[in-house]
Amino acid sequence: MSIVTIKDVAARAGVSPKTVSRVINGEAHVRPEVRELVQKVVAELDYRPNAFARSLSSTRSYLLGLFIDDPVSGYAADVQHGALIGCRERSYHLVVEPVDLAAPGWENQVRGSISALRLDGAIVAPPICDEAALMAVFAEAGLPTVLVAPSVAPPTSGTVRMDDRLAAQEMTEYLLGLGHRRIGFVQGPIRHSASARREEGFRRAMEKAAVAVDEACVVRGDFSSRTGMELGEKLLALPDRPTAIFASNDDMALGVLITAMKHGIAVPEKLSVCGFDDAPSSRAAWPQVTTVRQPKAEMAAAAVDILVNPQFRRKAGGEGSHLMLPHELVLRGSTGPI
Amino acid sequence: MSIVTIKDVAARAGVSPKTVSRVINGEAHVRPEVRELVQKVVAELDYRPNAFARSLSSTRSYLLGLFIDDPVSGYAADVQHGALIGCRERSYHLVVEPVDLAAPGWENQVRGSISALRLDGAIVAPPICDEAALMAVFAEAGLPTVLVAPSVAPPTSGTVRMDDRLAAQEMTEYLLGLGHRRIGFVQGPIRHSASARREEGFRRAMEKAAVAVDEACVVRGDFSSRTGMELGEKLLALPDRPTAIFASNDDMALGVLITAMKHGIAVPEKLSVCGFDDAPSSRAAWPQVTTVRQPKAEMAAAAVDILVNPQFRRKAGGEGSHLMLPHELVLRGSTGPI
DNA sequence: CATCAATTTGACATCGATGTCAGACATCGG
DNA sequence: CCGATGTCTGACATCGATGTCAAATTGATG
Repeated sequence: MSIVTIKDVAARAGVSPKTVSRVINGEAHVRPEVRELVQKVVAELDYRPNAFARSLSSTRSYLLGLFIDDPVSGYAADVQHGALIGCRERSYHLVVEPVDLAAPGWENQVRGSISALRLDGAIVAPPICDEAALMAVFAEAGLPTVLVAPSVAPPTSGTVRMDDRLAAQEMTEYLLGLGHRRIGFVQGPIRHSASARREEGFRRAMEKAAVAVDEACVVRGDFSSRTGMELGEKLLALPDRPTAIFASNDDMALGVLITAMKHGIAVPEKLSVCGFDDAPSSRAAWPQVTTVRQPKAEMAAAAVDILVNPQFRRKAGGEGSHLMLPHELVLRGSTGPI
Repeated sequence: MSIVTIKDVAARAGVSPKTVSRVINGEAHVRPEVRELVQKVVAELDYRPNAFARSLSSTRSYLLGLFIDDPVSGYAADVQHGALIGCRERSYHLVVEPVDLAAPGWENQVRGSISALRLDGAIVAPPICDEAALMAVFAEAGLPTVLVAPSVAPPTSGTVRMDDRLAAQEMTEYLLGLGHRRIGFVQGPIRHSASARREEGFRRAMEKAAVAVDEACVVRGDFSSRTGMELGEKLLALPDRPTAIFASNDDMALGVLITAMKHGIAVPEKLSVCGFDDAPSSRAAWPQVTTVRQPKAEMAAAAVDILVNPQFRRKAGGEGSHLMLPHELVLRGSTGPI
């Protein structure tokens, strides 16, 4: 007999399938000795409930959808990893659904996944978690939704995020603490909502320390290492060049670092460089780049926690659950005292 | 009415549910006009078959499992992306299952996914596709399995891969064609099966061109950019230093490139550098690194194709389907004539 | 000990699709 | 015009679990 069903267990234990079902789902109203017996038989037969039958008859699918834009990015990979771990712990499964907002008919694709798989919830990664049209689809389907690191929190979703502003502020304070006063800042792209918050944190720290920000030292990049190199050239060519450069993400920081090397500017002796995200690129060069660890995996795992929480599920759409996870400065070799 | 079922469609079209089922699944024996009518109604009602009901009654689940070791790596992300696209085209869904071979009980985890979700097939990414114990679990479950870029092809699985040896040979020939004779080679870690094949290709090209390989110019790294930098130092300090360095992967090539910059060795004027994989890191620096594009996404998509192919599925385990996908040299700025 | 409430248990319908099989209908040759 | 063959179509059982509800059992109480 290849596949063990609930009937097999029931027969062997001498009870009804329904009782086995009760034991499996941890419901009340089963005598302790019966419960134990059933559990023993379950273990013996290595019985595993058929997820399909289960979700067909009950209202839950034990399936969460992870909706992402660009599944290839390292960011998405970390988020997914966290979600996967969260699901595993709670015996849920994760279905990854790429969403290409540029493709016509993406809305139907999404609707299709939701209704065909009867998803129990959706985790939405940036940047598409800021897409109103997508949120509308979830809301319309009444699907509990949790956004990871969104820029705004729609009323119909839970959110899990980190404090970009505060983290940038702390990083800046760390640089100031090292004695730096002329600090260059490489902004991220405008459409990325985190960019603004990071810059805000930078400025706030400078202001609090009463250090003037030289606007010539603030330049805008697009999160690519390419612009990091270009803007690095620009900043380092300044007559009174900065002693530290804070880039809004790690790729750009890497670009700055490479440029410094190219010009024989010793890091961190002559120049401190730091980034944001703790992306793989922050470890690609030597010295490795000081950065802010964004708890990507933890955020995703927390999103799973929220989604499987019955209290949250009850309020369709699941407003009201908002979590802010702690970040962490990762101090590495690319920063030092002036 | 929120959820449209097959009965609703049947009622509206004035036929039986079974006929609707036939139309949906593209079965024969339906009069053309009936078929058309049903399709019209399906579209009107925006009907989507419930995947659970479908797989409960039929023997198929329309679900494929992607088994990966480290879901965070860029490699895995590309593979997953390809698999996702392949699934989408064929209205399958993908369930990502991380496998931690270090964790006790991983075998039961895997068995659990297979039997609870009634997976239709497994795609296994490197490096765990070379794990005999894992393969044994799939074989035992009779699950059709396709390995992506394995080092060996077990008799019970299909495989999709690229020709590492040939690609490395072509890259070397390209360098030779540019006039390079002293070519450094950075080997990959021994446990990575592709490493040996890449080195083999390098040596074969050198041999064919009757250029002696200076063993002092052949050094072993571990695929990290860190060792790339260290070994770069070593190679560039050689009395008669190489005019070109071929690293077995892009991270190491990036390390070499950074080291060259640090020493003021112009790339590609004084030194050509190339890597392997077309990883993001190959684009992280400037000039961007010449490399070999490994068709990761295409391999995964091909794996899906094989898995959903009925012919393959019939032979349990699915021996006999082996695909070799074409690679591509990506010529960028880091290589040039001597 | 009878009665009633609370607890435990199982019979049966159900979720939404597909597989099986038999019946209805059309076509064709003799 | 008949029977044989082949093409459509639908009734019904089924997949494997859970929800509902009533029956059986237990325990408490007067």
